[in-house]
Amino acid sequence: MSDSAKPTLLLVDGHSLAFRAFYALPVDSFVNREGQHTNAIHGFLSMLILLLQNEKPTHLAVAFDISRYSFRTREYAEYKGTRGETPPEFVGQVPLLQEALKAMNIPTVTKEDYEADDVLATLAKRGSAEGFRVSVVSGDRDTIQLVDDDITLLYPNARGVSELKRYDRDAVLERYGIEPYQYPDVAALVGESSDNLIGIDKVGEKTAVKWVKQFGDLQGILDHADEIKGVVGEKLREQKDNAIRNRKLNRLVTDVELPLGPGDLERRPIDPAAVREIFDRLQFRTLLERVMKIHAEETGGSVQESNATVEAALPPVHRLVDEELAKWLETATSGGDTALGVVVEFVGGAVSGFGLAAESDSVYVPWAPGRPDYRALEDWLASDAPKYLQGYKRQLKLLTGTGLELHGVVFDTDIATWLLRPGSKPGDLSAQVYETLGESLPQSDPNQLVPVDDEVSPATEAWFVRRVAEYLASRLDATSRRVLDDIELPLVPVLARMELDGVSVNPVVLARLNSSLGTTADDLAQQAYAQIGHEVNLGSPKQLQQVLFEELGMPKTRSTKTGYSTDAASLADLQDQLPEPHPFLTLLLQHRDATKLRQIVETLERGIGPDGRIHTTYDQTGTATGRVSSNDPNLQNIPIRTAEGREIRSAFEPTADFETLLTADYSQIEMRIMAHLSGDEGLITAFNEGEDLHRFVGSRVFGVEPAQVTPLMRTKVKAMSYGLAYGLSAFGLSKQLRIETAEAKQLMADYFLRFGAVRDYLRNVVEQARVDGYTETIFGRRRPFGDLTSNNRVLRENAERAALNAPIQGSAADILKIAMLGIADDIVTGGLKSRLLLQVHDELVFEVARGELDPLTEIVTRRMRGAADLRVPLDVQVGTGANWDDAAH
DNA sequence: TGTGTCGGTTC
DNA sequence: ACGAACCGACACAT
Repeated sequence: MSDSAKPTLLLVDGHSLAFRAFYALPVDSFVNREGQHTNAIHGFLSMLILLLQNEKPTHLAVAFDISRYSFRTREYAEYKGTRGETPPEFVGQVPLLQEALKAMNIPTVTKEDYEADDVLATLAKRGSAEGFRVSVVSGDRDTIQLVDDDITLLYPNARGVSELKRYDRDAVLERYGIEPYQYPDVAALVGESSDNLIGIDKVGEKTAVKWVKQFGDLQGILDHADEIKGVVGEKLREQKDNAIRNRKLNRLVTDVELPLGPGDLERRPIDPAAVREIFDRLQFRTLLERVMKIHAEETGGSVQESNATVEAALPPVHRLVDEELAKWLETATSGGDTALGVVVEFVGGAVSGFGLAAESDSVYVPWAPGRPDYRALEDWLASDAPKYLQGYKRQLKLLTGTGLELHGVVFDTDIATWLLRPGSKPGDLSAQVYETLGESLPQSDPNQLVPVDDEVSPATEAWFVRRVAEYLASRLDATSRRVLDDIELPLVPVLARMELDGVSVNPVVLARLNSSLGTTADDLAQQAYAQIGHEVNLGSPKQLQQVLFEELGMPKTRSTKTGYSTDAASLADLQDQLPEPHPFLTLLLQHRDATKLRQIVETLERGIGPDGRIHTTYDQTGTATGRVSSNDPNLQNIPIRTAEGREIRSAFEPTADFETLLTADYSQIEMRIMAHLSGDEGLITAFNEGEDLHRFVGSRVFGVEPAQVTPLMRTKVKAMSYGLAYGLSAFGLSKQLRIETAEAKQLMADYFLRFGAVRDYLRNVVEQARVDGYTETIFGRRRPFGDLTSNNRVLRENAERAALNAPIQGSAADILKIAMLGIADDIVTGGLKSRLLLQVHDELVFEVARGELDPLTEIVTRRMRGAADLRVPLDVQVGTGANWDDAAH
């Protein structure tokens, strides 16, 4: 029988592959709506699906361990004893995986007192005896011993389970230089740390392989142990018992008694309903499609059924206008109390219709400007009648542009999704429907010739928006709900207004900057080329590495994934190490500065709209802490540090009708929040005395009078203070201040000696978050953390720093948002024409209408100072000027 | 054309 | 190895 005609038996080690998958995939990216981690299941199943497609097994089984204990642990209690606790995120994944396998009709095999590998070994040997071509998939190296002409091992590489290396006899020979059956002899000599099997000292793979080749097997080696010279020979003779024990334990059992034989493992069709159920629960949408596709191919059926169940439940879509519409609105909202889902339909930026949906009824309303028959709808939209939306800000902006009003929005599914899981993006409606309801939003078939007819009606979308909103509302705890109602939803129209208004920039200033920076950059580049004798792309880290570390032979810097770092800090370090500064490095850094600034200028120039203004977009759901972010273009990272950078700020000007720009920012808001939250008497005094904070802190830390605090002392405590909220380490502090780690340590110790409550607070935040699973800001904004209990030190420590930062950064974000709401209110009620243009985390920028400087200043300072009632005052600095730079203080 | 890495800007 | 972001250039895969 030729190989291709043989039946193929695929045998998978469930635990070892699931565990590999667990470490290969990010834990946080795979959490279903019940909070169950699913990364191991996902990794395992996607690997299995690939195997089904590539190996096309006719027979298949997955083996699992029953417990950590087996005859091996009875024989040697320390076996696998180095393995730590199972990571909490892994817990629960194996039973779910087994459930998924069951739905896919894939047999799972276990055996009391044996390990999965023994089961695999038994099935593999029996399979090859019965004429199967066998593939064993395992992450345990011991399974190499099974490889022969009929049995192949598929072994995951370091990158995880997405790629498997195929070990047939030749591959084992090539990799290890020995026959597969000899591998356990080598392993016994070398030891296997993951199994807690200690080998012979000084014997590594090379030595072991040499001996095995020379003497045949372990027994042969031990028989000739006296002939082996040197230290290794001595060690072998001293520790031969280790090797004998290891060899006994690493021999896989090939005659385990099993209820099933290879012949019983024939592949059977999946149970589609059960598969859909469990995959839905796991929220594996893509994997579900792949499994269904394979199923369809194999059974010759179609994939059609996958959407049918959902579509059947959809309510009918009515097309209504005029009195009929008015009547429907009256009934569907029970006279105005019941919230409807609302979706605004746009074609090319213009409103073309509305989808409205109640619990079991949905309506599509076509819309065109200036027609009287939609009055009922327009009135309803402008009324306070409750509405559920998805993407409130975007739709509000478009409606405002059309001259339509929208009020009464009581829910935005984007924002709610984000409040529940601020670490990840909410996704589009389709994603939200899937994640909350586990259903598929009917979608137009991209292969359809006339896709327009097939598009899901805005009415149907509105129906889903409403259902998603109801579901999310039920999941929001009271505190998150308050953040939604009191802060986030009211903020939407404020941000929308800022985006629509935009900010005026002077194109002449930018053009002049662009040109002069361009000349400077070119000039610097030419000088840099002259230093090394040839041209090079100064913007290419790769080419720079070539020049710096090979041509110029400079000492290696911090290594990155693709080589050695060429960032500014590394280059500064290099410069310090060299006997004298290298002109190329200096020129390179200057060139970087110039091109960076020019790049920013060009981005801004590209961002100027036809109205001469830049309209950024604020992302209200883009951060994990509660801040808003700005993009396209980002106006929250316009340079300020250097004089040249500030020139860019000077291009931001008030519009002709306005008098001046006004900036208002909180000074040291994060430190003030820390003072409030920690209750540290020293810090609270510092802020209440109103003296320069860093001078005050410096005087306490260094034990001198405030007047005696030198600039250097001030710099040091300032860096320390700012670093506190970031989980700064002595190492990080030393790096930043370019001082010895020991000095940084001492500085931290001195600091905490005086401000110990701060340290206690920071520790406590992390501990509390470990218990609760989330952190909370002063106003109740929560951020979940899973990794605080991770066994992975890097993950855990990253989470700890993020957790101690979140309440501080998040509370600051809350406070500025609340101030914005108050200011927006007061501007309206005061009838002011001045307007808020920009928000930069702790700063607001306004355009001041003529004659309004005094009332606006009063409003802004009062609202910002009064945004929160803390144990320390909130200090607000205000400045005005003819441009953003001048307005800074 | 899309994606990941690096480097740099802000608060 | 200091928290939160956005973005462009480059390099490389598709």
